[in-house]
Amino acid sequence: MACWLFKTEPEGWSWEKQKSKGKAGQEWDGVRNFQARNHMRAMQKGDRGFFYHSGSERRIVGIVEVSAAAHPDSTDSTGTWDCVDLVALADMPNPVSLDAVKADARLKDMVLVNNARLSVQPVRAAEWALVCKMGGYSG
DNA sequence: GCCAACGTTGGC
DNA sequence: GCCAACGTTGGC
Repeated sequence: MACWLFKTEPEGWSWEKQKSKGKAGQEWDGVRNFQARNHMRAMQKGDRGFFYHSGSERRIVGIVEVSAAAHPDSTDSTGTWDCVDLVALADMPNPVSLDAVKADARLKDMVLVNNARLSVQPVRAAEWALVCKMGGYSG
């Protein structure tokens, strides 16, 4: 099972809204970046992801599960863009801030640190485990 | 509100 | 196919 990170501005689409969708989940639509799209194409149903609030919050606030593999983005009419569906799994008990991630040398290679602008990112297994530990998530 | 980093676009 | 110009993102 692969692990990922999904970034969003809470003013646009927040963890609260994501949770309000319940088990029905939500298309992760609107992504218009090839790298991010290709990551979504590589995802499989059942993969896990961190849900990260950018902007003024800058912290990982929740855990999501990929509930549907990549399919055409319903907000795109050109056929170029795909997206997956996400279901909220759990709150991060103690949200993990960007500062905390940057402060830990073991996380220095995280994409979040090195390419903050990429909105859908792969997360290595060791990084996943450590961030979950930092956040008190034992899932 | 500024600016650095990065991706995309378009002219050549 | 290269590269300059531009727009956007996101951290500070």
